[in-house]
Amino acid sequence: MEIKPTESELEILQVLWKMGSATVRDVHEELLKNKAAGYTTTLKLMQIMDEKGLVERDTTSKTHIYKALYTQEKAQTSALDRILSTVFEGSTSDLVIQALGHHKASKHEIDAIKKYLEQFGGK
Amino acid sequence: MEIKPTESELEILQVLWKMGSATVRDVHEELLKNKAAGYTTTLKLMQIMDEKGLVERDTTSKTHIYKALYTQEKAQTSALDRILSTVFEGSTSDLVIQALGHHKASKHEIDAIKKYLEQFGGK
DNA sequence: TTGCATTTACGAAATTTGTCGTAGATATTT
DNA sequence: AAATATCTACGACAAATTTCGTAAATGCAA
Repeated sequence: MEIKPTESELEILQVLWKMGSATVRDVHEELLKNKAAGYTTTLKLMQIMDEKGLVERDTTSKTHIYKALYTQEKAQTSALDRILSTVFEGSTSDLVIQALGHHKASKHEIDAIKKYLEQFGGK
Repeated sequence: MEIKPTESELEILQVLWKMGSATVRDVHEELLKNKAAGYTTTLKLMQIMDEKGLVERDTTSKTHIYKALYTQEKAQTSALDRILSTVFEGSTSDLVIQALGHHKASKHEIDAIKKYLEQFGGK
């Protein structure tokens, strides 16, 4: 079963990933930094995310505490899978080279990648 | 101005990228291989894409000929930008390493990447 | 030329996603 | 305790996207 967070849901997940666990209020305040939105909008979205299983919540107190169930790594893998098949024709090397070319990586990042490659690619 | 193809539009673009130029019928037949859809649905989508400037069409004959204006490379850059900021916190190296880890690249692909890295990263 | 098939144009319904208002419950303050 | 504030639940609206039916135009075949 392929669960795919919508754009708004992804914004909320980003906050949860950063904060670990948070209330609707916490998430909402964070979202406000980027764009206007009503409190109940955020609430409703998070309730739906709970139904979908993207998050879980502790409802023992009046103010519920949310945590992400859909992990950042899952989102990364899923996002890569998707763009790999939709715009890169399945070519990982094309993707990697594009990423390195258009988004200048720092020397430090490049070294990290080289190191990674040697470790398992073994010239 | 940020033009972002919808999911359905992206499916159509994929066909156009592959075929170069194509009629609505061509595209539709191709889409049918993956999922059911009505002919006029595809037609309507492609008309909208024309209005948006995602494609252009030659209307001299009765049967119009479509070409993609939104290039595959543009889609690649845009897709990378998006997931980089939404799920990779801007870290290109994380993205690259994830890509190499989860989607086993062939030896050939790995060599291509190594070559690319040396060329501009200079050991 | 008459009829049949294909295509475009266009309006409208259906779906999905995001937005918000209101009501009721629970907590906090005075 | 009363007033005030905060929170959840929920229904309904709005906007964006997708789907399709119908009509008119064009081309092809009998």
